[in-house]
Amino acid sequence: MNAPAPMIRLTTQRQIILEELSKVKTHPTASELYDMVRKRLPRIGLGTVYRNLELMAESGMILKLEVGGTQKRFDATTNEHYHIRCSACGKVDDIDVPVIKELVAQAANTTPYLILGHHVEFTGICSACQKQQKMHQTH
Amino acid sequence: MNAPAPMIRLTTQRQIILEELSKVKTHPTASELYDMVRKRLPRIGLGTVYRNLELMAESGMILKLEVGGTQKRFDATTNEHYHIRCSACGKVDDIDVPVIKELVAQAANTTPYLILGHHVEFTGICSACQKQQKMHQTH
DNA sequence: GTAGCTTTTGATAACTATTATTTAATTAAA
DNA sequence: TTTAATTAAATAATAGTTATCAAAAGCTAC
Repeated sequence: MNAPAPMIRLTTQRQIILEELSKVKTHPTASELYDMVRKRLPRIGLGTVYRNLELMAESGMILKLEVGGTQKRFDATTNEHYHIRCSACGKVDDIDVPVIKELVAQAANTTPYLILGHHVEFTGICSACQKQQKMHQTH
Repeated sequence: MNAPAPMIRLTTQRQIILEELSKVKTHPTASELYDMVRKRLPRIGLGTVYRNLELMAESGMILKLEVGGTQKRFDATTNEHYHIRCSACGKVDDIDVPVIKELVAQAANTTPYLILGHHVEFTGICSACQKQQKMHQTH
């Protein structure tokens, strides 16, 4: 039904991008990843990082997160899970709340859309930002 | 605890932006809204639309949606509900699935974040895009 | 191996969405 | 009604991402 899975060659750049993304539990933006990768591959271009993240997401190797905020974020873990985003600093973490499989079926009953999936995103303040806020309060 | 609610004057521009946003069930982007408003207020600037959407969101009159996709979207209905976004055209609609209040409590148990809220976003293909896809299949 | 083709890269330019700045117009208030 | 504050429109600036292109790297068939 979909286009035939386009084979993607694992170049040095792609491998290192993938390795660095897999190392972290957070969900870095393209430019955060660029900084991480550059430590091992100083001459890599930002465009290469963007291009390959996009390609790897298309081929299903990684996940492009459709979360709020201004920047796109990427995730090496492709099994379903939910996220929480810090309203203060924008950081995104996994959250260990069980995935609600019934939601999709429920939704299918009330919409003409052909449903493909769902995602739950919590918003909150991360520990680091909570500390900072407390410091600013006690002037 | 928060900053004192900053009074916001209801100028002609603001009123019309609010009216146009209230008219539609979809959740327009700033520039979609700009086009709608311009029919009634041809000399309004795009910046004015952005500025006032931001202000109205801050003052709680409307909702700024933190959904996926590249553009921000706005919603005149401020009571809690979930959304569905078309993967093909990016359109966002309300979806009539009951809000799961327990989710926030559940999440609070498993994360150091101070939880502020949550949102469920479904992805799918809207009716219009489904029709288009069918047309392209029958070559 | 190496000539010829394809893919990918790095550098850079272009683009899209949004925010900031500035000057003028409106509005409220004294 | 002058005076100060708010807001608007026009425009410039910025952030994040995508597109373009020449050069480099990787294959494939001799």
